[in-house]
Amino acid sequence: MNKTRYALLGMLNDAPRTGYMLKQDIETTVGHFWGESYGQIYPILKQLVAEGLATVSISDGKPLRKVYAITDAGRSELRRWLVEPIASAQPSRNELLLKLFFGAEVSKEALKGHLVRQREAADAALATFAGIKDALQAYEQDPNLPYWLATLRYGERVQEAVRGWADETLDALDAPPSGASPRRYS
Amino acid sequence: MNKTRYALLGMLNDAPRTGYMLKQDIETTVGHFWGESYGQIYPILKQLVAEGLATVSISDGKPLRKVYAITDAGRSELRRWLVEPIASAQPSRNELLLKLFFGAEVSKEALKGHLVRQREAADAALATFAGIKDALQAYEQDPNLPYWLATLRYGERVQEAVRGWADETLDALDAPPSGASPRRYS
DNA sequence: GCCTGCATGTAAACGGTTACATGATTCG
DNA sequence: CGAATCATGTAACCGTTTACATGCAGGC
Repeated sequence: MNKTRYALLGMLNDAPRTGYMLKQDIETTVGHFWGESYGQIYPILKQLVAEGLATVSISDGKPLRKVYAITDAGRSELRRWLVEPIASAQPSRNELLLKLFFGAEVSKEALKGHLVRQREAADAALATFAGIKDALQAYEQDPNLPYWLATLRYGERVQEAVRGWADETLDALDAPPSGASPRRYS
Repeated sequence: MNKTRYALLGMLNDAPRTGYMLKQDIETTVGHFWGESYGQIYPILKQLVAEGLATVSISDGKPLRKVYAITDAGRSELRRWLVEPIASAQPSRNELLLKLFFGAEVSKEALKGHLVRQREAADAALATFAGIKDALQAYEQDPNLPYWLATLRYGERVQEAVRGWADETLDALDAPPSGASPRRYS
C-alpha cells in the first residue's frame, strides 16, 4: 500500500544506488510528478533489505556509502505492483481553484495575480520539459525511452491546458461582469 | 498554514451550516479538487469558534444540530488568505505516471489497461462536469457564478488533456517499438 | 580555513484518513 | 420493523515533511 517503496524499487531496478543518489535521481527524472524526502528514503531502504527486496553493500572507502541493489524478489514485487490497477485517486487539493471558487469575496486584481503566477509556473515547467526532451535524445537506444517520453508528454499536455485555462480565465475576469454589457447612453 | 480552515470559512461565508452539511456541500461543489473528512471538520470547527472566526448555535430541536456561522473576524481572515499568493505546490504524486515510467519492466498490455482506465475516468469526470454546468444555469444572477464556472473549466481543460494524452500514448504503445520498423526480408 | 556537496540518519510535528461509537429521524 | 440518512464526535494510525545532528572530501 505504501508507494514510496515502489518508487525506490523502480529506481534500483535501473541501477544500484545510495539513498542520497536515489533522492537526486528521483528529483531529476520523476520530480515533476513524484517526490521523496530523506525521512522516507532511509527508513524504507532499511525495510526493503529486511524484507529481502534489496541488498546493501557498504563501500569500504572512508566516505561511508551504502549502495543498495534490487533482488529478484524485489523485482518481482515491483512487477506485481506495476501491473496492479491504480486505485482511483481521491482528488488532490488545488489551492488555486479553492481561492478562485471563493473569488467573489476579493478583488479581481488579486485573483488575476494568482492566475498570472500560475501561467508563469506553467511556462517555466514547459521550458524545463523542453530541456529534458533534448537531453533524452542521448538515450535513443534505451528501451525505457518511450516510457520516459510518455510521462514528459503528460506534463506538456497538462501544463498547456493549465496555461490555456489561465489565459482564458484572465480574459473572462476582464470581460463585462455578466449578462448584457452596460449600454452607454448615446 | 492549515488550509482546511479556509475551505470551511469559505463555505460558511456563503451560508451558515452544520459540520455534516459542510461535508456534503464540499463534496458536491469543490469535490473534484478538494476534499475534507469529518475527522478534520469537527475539530477545526471547534477551533474556529475558539479563535472567534465562527460562532455556534445549537438548534433547540431534538436532533441536536450545531449550526456554525462565520464572524466578521472570520470573513477578514478568509479575505486575507484569498489574496495571499499561493505557495508553489510541490508536485502531487501521480501513480499512473510512476508506473508508466517503469513501464519497460512489464507487458504493454498491462500498461494499456492503466491507460484505458484513465481515459474512462477522464470521460466520466467530463460527463459529471457537463451535468454540473447544466445545473449551474439556475444561478445566472449569482455573483459567484463566474468563479464557479472558472473552476469547472479548469477541470474540463485538464481532463481533456489527460484523455488526449491517454489516446496518444495508447497509439504509441501499439506503434513499432523504436527506430526503423523491423524490415521483412522480401 | 571555510564553504559546498556528498552522505547517513532520526525525532518531532503535522495533516489527514479510517474506523469506531452513538443516537435520532424518516421513509418504505 | 428495519434500513437509510442525518448528525456529532474521537482515537488510532499512516505517510510525509521538516528540522536537526553528524562527519568527510574537495575546491577556493
